[in-house]
Amino acid sequence: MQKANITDIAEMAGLSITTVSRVLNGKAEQYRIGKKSQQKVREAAKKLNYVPNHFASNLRTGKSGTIALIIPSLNNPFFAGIASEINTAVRKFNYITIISDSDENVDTEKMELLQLAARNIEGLIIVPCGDQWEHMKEIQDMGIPVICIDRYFEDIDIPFISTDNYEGAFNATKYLIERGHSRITCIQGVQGSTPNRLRVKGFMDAMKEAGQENYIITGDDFTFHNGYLETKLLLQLKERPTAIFALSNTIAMGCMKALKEKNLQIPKDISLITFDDHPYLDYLSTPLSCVEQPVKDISIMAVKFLLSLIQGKSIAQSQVLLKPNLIVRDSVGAPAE
Amino acid sequence: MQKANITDIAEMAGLSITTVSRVLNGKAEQYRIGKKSQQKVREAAKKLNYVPNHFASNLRTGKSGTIALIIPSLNNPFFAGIASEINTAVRKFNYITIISDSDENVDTEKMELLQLAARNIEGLIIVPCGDQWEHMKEIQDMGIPVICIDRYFEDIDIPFISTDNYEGAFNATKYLIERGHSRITCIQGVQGSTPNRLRVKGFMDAMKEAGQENYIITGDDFTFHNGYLETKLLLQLKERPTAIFALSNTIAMGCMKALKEKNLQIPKDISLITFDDHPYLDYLSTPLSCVEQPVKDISIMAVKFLLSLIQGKSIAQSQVLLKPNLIVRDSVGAPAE
DNA sequence: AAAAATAGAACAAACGTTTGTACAAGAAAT
DNA sequence: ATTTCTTGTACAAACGTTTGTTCTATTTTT
Repeated sequence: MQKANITDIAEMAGLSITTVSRVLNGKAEQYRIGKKSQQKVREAAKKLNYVPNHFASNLRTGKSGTIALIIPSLNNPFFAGIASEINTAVRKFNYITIISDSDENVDTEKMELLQLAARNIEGLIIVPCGDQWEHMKEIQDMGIPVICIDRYFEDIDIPFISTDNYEGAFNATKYLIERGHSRITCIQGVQGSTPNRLRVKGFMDAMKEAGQENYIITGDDFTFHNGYLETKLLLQLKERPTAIFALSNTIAMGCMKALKEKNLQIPKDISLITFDDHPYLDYLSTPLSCVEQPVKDISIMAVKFLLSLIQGKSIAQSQVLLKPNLIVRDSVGAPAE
Repeated sequence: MQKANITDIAEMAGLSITTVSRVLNGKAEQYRIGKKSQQKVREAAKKLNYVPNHFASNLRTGKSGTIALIIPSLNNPFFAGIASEINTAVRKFNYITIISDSDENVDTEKMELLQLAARNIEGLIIVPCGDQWEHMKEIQDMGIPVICIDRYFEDIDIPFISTDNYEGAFNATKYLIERGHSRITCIQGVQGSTPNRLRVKGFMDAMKEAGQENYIITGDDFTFHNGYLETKLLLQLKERPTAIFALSNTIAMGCMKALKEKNLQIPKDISLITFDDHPYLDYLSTPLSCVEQPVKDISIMAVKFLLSLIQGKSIAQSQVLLKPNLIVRDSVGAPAE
């Protein structure tokens, strides 16, 4: 049984393809198609197992019913979570998502964007992986709405939804200080990225507010490897930090590996707190305290936002920061001395 | 700057759209297009920033350059890993992947398949979430190649690539037995699914071979919740098992939660081994031993396989089982008595 | 010098929709 | 008995490609 098309239905129903199309698109009333005709069309469609050809309709209408999501890595549970949420949210609007991972590589990101553009995506949600935004601006200038989530750019008019990274970092740092820590090291991610800058700023401000100048900021990537290496280096210092603030869960995992190799216990020997939550964190040797980002809210807002833009509505507020949530587990203790 | 089309290029180059199309599709030689003409076309295309309209070409050719991947849940790191691998593998062939998660729900799975069919996917890679296969057979009968990975069906002629679940379970069980365990409980997943059946069989055979009849098989779902509940129940028994074999990483996490709530230590109080590996497993309170599935190999094979089928090549062997790998960490010890 | 072969490029149909507009037939108004 | 509405439906163009076929020069052969 070959795929039936609108013409087959028209023949079976004894009507024109115009009529069929209008009935199937819910424009029957608008074009005053008779009840019996509607009935005939629907029956024929069912009988023929009709599935509309998206390509044809998209070619005609210019609407693809597709949005793209680019994230740095599906293997990172934090982004996988975002992808999952967005996927389901988008589907509710009868759109479909094409997910791409840029592998934390700006060039890959650019290439993928080009490929996606060729597929007539109607909108783009992206967690940019670098500090470049020109290619995203280009897409936007083509009339395709773009929304950044998680990571974003401050001075460009690309809408974004993210966590209030400053507040998250500030609170986490304050929490460390309140538990008595003063020698705290912050292992950061990509320095050019806004979230990283804000997290670092939150960290520094909290330290300064407490009159602590005894801090180190190091690292340069949101990766396992960066966390591992920097921690290794830290542990060489004659005066080790008593606490580490990792600016992502990947970094934190790297830390943990390095700590484990040195047989250091958390929080007995050293305290650790991180950005990003994940179910697994609760089952680690020491359940990890963290700054939880409102992933679900971000995802849902982003989708609603994007679809509004696609429908040509302008949105009231195009730059949104949602409050993070400090989850206290067992990885922060009193400073070891 | 509006999107340029083939006609714009033709005008700029002073040639017909036919010629332009042929040059751009690499059919210049075949149709003996002159070198200068080719040059002109290419220059114009570059100058106009031409991006071909996939819809139009797909409408014409019937080829969408798209394959679909349906997995039970993106939130499960095991499947996220598969998705990531497949995504990148597919991209190398200039195809694109639409990822859907069925949320472990057969009805969702069916609905998504329908939606995807309407998008003219050229092939489907699926980790089926239930024990129904009719909808997949339908797709296949429409001439769209289908490949099951991880989970599959034995008696249907849908090609599959998976782990040798029997061997994996057999070896893991044998490993437990060798460490001295005899009272072992296996917490299984969806009973109707082939991998589950084979894992259970591997478990039972290993037990029988060792002359152990003192085992329990329980559970009915590859979920966190199932693992949690079943473990809770197990711990009520007057004669607790000394080891648990969880048939998925989600189940294992549920186990761990239940064990933790009872303040039981792994492996001191009870041993645990599981199917599926994940980086996090190495950082748990007790690094978890597991049966690692060759995710990358499965993914790459599936993609190559699928693309062969799409190109109309028949494939030599359509049912492949790859060897699993037992990763020994610290979660299995001598039985507590 | 005429015929044949070759190289190079264009015509036009087709893919399956959507949609502005036109048309036909009956009902209502004159 | 005409004209004017209304109701219901169909025509045909358009979306941007691809591709089988045809056409026109130019070159080669006879």
